[in-house]
Amino acid sequence: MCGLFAAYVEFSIDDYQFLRINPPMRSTDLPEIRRLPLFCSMAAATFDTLFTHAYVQQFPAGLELIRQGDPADFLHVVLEGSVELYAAWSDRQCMMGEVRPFGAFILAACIRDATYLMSARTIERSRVILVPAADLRDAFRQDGEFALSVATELAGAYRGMVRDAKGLKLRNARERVASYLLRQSRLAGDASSYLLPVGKRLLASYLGMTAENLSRTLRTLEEDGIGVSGARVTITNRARLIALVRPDALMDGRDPADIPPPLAGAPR
Amino acid sequence: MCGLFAAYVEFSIDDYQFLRINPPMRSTDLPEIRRLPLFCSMAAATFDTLFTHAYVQQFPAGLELIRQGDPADFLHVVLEGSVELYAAWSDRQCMMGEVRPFGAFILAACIRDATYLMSARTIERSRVILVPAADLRDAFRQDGEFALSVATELAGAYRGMVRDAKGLKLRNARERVASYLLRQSRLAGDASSYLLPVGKRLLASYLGMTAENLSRTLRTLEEDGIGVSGARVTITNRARLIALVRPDALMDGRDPADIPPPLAGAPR
DNA sequence: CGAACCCTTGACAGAAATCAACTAAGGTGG
DNA sequence: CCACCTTAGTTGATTTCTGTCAAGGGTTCG
Repeated sequence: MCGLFAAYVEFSIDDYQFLRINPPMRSTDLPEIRRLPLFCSMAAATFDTLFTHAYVQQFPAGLELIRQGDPADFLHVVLEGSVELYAAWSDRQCMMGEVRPFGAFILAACIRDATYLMSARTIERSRVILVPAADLRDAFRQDGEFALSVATELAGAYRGMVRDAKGLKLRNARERVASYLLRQSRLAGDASSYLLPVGKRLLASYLGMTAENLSRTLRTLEEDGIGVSGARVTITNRARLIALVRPDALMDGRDPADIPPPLAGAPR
Repeated sequence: MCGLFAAYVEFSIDDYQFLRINPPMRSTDLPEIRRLPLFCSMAAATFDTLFTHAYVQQFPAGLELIRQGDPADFLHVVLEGSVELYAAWSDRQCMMGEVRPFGAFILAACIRDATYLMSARTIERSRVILVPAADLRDAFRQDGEFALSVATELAGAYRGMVRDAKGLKLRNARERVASYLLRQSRLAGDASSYLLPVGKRLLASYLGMTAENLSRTLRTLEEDGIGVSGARVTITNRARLIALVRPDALMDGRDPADIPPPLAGAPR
């Protein structure tokens, strides 16, 4: 279903080591982190302890942050930029999800002290919080409010994966493309025109189809209310598109707790 | 991808109401429940409170327990039998998962106080614990150990769904069938012959293909070390099957915490 | 016994992957 | 500035896979 990718990682291990021993934590980072949904409810003492060994890291585009199969060492929370979650097997690979501010990833592996089921790499230059998994589990045991935040985040991740899996099984490729485009419009405030957040090759991989097939599908969707020019998507006939997509809150919606991300878009 | 199902529910709402007001809780139930992984670590007081309004229920085969879109009211834990999780959209439906003793389902919706993303119905006659979602959330806040159990269960459910989604995107239908058959053999203790746990129609739906396609695929798998006669599967050439499947612990494995299910198979 | 139901098989149509070639855009180094 | 390279995206031809429709066999159960 998913073809072979070209090499994506542009930076060597040496670059990575260099970055890690030069953590660009900013003085404004901690207060900002404190307001994130995952950390805003916990006790001040727990927060301070949790972040004694945590640090914020800036990564360039295309860097592999974690590799599937490795033991979970750090919880990652995206502050800026975007991160691709992807899976590989037997010379095939595919995008499994995208994490944007202020989402966490590999939380489940940290909680279970297990190995990663997916790899992650930056799509663009990104700032990420790294919290040691052991400290995370300690904080979880000590702070009930934090435990609730973690469970809520976990439950949200599960439900997101269920939505994706439902889309894969219940809709064909054309319907997945159309529903994705409509969803992105919703995210942009029901805009009739917007820019794709990821490249078409990645998008195809995420939607479980080949890049060629996506390209052709986008062409045929011109008859159903969609215009595409480069990364720009224009909805030319929303009623027609909706009729095709048949949007369903249980597949295309987001949980209320996830929208809006508390303080997400607010300028600091 | 998934065809229309025949009507499956054999019992009316009236039957359901009748069953609910006649809870067949047994005297041996509570001690047994107490040993389940989800409840074995919590404080005795929390356990007692949590189960004042909970009850055990016996359901006949084919009964719809929950319907997607409904608000989460009860956490369900399967004690005996098996339950199918399925999803429906626009006159299509498909099986999303199966829950056997002593797995919980719709935990995520209860934690988030959200609506169900999937429906559930019994595959066979089953006994299920029903715990009010509000009580569950209270217990979660009051008992750190229970919170940890819940988070572990949630994380496990997430990881299971990730494995399924990876299989859907990275493997084609034939590979999914072959890997499923090999996995079932593993579950049966690497048996070279075993019975399918679900009907082929359901299995096809779970694997994201039509029943006709599954039937044909099973035929062609005879060349790769699989023999099927009715519900009986025989592995005629394990080496060849493994070469085809290329098993991967990150897709075909289970988390260590899940095997063996603590006290699962042990006679009481 | 008939009525469902499950499973299978065949024929066919449609969907999607593959292979190959081509264009366009961006970056690099001279 | 340009020649060159890489990469993303597109398009066409072709094969393979998969769903759909139709029909028939076997089983269970009332």
